[in-house]
Amino acid sequence: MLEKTYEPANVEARIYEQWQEAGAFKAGAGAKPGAETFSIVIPPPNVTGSLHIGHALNNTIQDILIRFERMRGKDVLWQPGTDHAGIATQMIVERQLMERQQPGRREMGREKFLERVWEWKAESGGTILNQLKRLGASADWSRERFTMDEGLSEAVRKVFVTLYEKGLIYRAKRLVNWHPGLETAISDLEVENIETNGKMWHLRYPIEGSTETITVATTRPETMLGDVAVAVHPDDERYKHLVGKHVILPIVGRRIPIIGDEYADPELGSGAVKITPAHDFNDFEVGQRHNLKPINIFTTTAKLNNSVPEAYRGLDRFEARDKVLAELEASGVLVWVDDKKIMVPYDEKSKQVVIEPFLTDQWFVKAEILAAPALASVREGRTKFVPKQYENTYYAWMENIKPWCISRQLWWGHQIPAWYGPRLNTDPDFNNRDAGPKCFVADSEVEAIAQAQAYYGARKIEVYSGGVNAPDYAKAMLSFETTQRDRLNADTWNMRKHKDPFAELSDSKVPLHRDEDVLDTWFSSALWPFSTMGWPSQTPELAKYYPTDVLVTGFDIIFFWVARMMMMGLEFTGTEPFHTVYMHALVRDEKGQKMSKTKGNVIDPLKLVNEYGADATRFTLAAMAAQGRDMRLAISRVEGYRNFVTKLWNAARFLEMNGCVRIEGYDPRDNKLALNRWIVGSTARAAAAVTAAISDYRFNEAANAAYDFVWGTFCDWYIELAKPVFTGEDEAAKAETQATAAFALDQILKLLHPFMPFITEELWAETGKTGPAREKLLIISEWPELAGLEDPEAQAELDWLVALISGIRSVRQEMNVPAGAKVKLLVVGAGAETGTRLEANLSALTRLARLDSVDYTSDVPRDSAQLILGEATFVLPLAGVIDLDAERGRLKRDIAKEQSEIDKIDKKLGNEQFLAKAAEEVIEEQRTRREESLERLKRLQEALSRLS
RNA sequence: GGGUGUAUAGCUCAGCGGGAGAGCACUACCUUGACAUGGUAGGGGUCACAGGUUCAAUCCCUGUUACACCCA
Repeated sequence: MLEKTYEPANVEARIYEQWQEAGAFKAGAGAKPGAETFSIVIPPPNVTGSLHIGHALNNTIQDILIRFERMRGKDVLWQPGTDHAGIATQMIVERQLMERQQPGRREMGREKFLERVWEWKAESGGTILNQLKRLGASADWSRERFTMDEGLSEAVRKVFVTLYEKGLIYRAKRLVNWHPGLETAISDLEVENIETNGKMWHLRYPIEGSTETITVATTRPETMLGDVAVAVHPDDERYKHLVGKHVILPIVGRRIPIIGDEYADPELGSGAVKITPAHDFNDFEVGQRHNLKPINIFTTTAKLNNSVPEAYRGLDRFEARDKVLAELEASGVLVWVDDKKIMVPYDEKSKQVVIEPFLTDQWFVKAEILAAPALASVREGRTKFVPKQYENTYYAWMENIKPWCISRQLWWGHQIPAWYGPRLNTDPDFNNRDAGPKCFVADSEVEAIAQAQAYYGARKIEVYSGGVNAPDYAKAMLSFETTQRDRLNADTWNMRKHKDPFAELSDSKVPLHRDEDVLDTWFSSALWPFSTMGWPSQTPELAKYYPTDVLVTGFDIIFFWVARMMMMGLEFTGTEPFHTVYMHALVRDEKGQKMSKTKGNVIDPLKLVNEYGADATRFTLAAMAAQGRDMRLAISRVEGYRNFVTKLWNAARFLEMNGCVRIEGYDPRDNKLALNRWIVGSTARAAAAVTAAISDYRFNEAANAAYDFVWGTFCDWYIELAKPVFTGEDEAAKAETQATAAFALDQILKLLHPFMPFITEELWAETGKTGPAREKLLIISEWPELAGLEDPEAQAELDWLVALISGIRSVRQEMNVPAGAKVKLLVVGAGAETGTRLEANLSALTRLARLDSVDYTSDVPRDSAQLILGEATFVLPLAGVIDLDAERGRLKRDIAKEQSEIDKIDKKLGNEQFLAKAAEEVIEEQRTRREESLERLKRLQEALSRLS
């Protein structure tokens, strides 16, 4: 016999093990022959991360879809894996080194450091996937992938090389968002602009050869050390005469021009702006238009470099600000200060570090070209977003997409497959200062050397793996220079010019070094739907499961990830990677705040699983997953669904105790009893509702439909009504009810399985111990197909019975009849149908309404409570118990209610417009309702008159 | 500044052009042979505000307010 309560902790691990042993998660498990496929790729979590509530929601939804489609007989693949998460992972390991007071990554060197990261990955990489297993995720773990696996890395290199060859990836010196803490470039998306209380400082610059001054306003006074111009609007009458003159930059003493440029807004501040092209995105463009050379005043850690006066060198940017202001104030340059709300760019992860626009060489993707087909896909409906409103978000971003900076000055990630060498003096770009070194982009070093060989002719080539900092590299470079009249002009090159004759070349080796940088993590994530299936090889999995069906994700990574998968998928496979993008809500805390580690308001899903079980946790998330709305997670909901799990358990326990065993060859169509015909029909309706809702990604409706049916119908009414049958004498009725109950429970287990996989599988096994042997585990059994089993006649009868019992109970409570007391029931004015129904359901009625007799009468005793149902009046003679005033009050209240209902309907039916314009069935419905109300009103008035 | 979303019971949230719902909380009663993680009955809402469309608006439209988020 089943235990009294279900203990998830004792069951979940065992069940999960069973599924795995049975190979139930494997791609194609349980599929019907020739079935259509259904595939989902997991949004790969950070390999060293741990499960948060968003993951729990995300994966619960995927698992619901996967289990549902698997049971529907499709050939299902849920592709799992993890992401190397470049910045996050590298930061964790660096922090570890610091905490343990071990040498930092630069002291360790790249190779040693990467070893450490791999060690850390090996150590903690399984954590999050194990946590997903605790939740019940039925992914095909045998196909687990990692973005830095050899196969996926090959895909990354292939994509990089191909895009480079097509001119869609390029290297350029541009202003990028620079993280001075991590000393790397980051993408626009990784910057969060936060409104801050700042100041606007007004600086008065002296004009050369004049007593005039020009006042500029700035929120970042320290950058004035890098000013190269002052701009005014060309049409600004105040300043027209100054354009072409020069300003002597205070502190620095540099002579800089006053230029006319429309960027200067006459309405804003003084109308004149300082131009610092190396440290402001707008200024950079102004600088380019006017051919001004940017002056970079910062180091990679945002300290002042050697381009500023000596007193400022080595200062942090914020220290420098104070010092600059002090000096400007002392010299009278600082005129006044305003308070101003300003947008400060912060690192979007930590929100601690101020991001600096910084001029560096980086790799970029021409996203604007890749975006065009990806936009068309959504516009033309080949990929749909659910909810649809996210399509607008997608359009807005994609239409204004900027070049994607993909290089990161990190070590953990896919190293960029580009090798650099010196330019030959025969190279057309030999004298182009901006061209940088000669670049060879290739799948492998061997291939890069082959390309280099073609370029350098017969000269020997040597690759230096430590990049420009390798010990022998500078020497080799110098040696090459001595044999080649060369000019190596990139800033990082930093090599001396040498003018030796070209003839001696044959003896020296050409030094090559590989790009030290790695790719943005999202570059490899963008390939995930096809790289995990073996691309660029044309594997059978790729042919079968790609494109995938649904992508389930949060809207916060629609740009980071979804858009980029669309672009890469279309570019490299010619097809959309998925036809539907389901965007689930953000899980917030009870105050509606976004959960984050730094805020410390995180709800740990594993704690929920431990305390309430995986099934309750999953069911809660599903039940709250309404489309287009964030969810505030309340623990009380989890508790409620834990109770639901217990309820289901006990229902099964009750059936077990009452011999409800599945019968070989049972056909629900043969049922005689209305009770059984009704529950089968209700099950069919519930199954249809759940199926429709999941198919439509309305997970909350699916969960609620199942919940209402199981608790509100099956447990509250079917089981209660079946009790008298089980204890009764009618063996045939008992047998039919037992078989039907077992059948209905089977359907319930199936319907609930996608939401609550553990308890349903456990009960499937328990109920499989009697009756015909189970052929397979529930996870791979067939989804209910019960269309056509609905039974309106039985439905009407049971609706009537339920109303009668509820009515009697209500009267009893209101009249304060003790719960244990049994009362007589008299029936007045019953027609034939009521008679038949009463006859058929006598024992159930007697038991559930706690009656001791049911009799027909025409004489209603005084001191009775009366209940109207259909044409009949049901009378409870309660002499001595009843409070007549209370009963009269009750009837009057009901009469008033009916009267107001009738009045409302009469108003409508009396309205010619309504009769003319409303739909026929609406009018008919109003008439019917009026009839019914009138009938009830009449009976109620009769009932009232009997009391006076 | 531009955009999107939300506003329904004390709380967390569904729903919907024609009769206001769930869970939790609350009140009363009930150790009824599955379940007190339960049962029965109940109280509780001008469906944010103001206009409009409609025979009919909590629902559609417009505006306002508040909150949340996205983009600049």
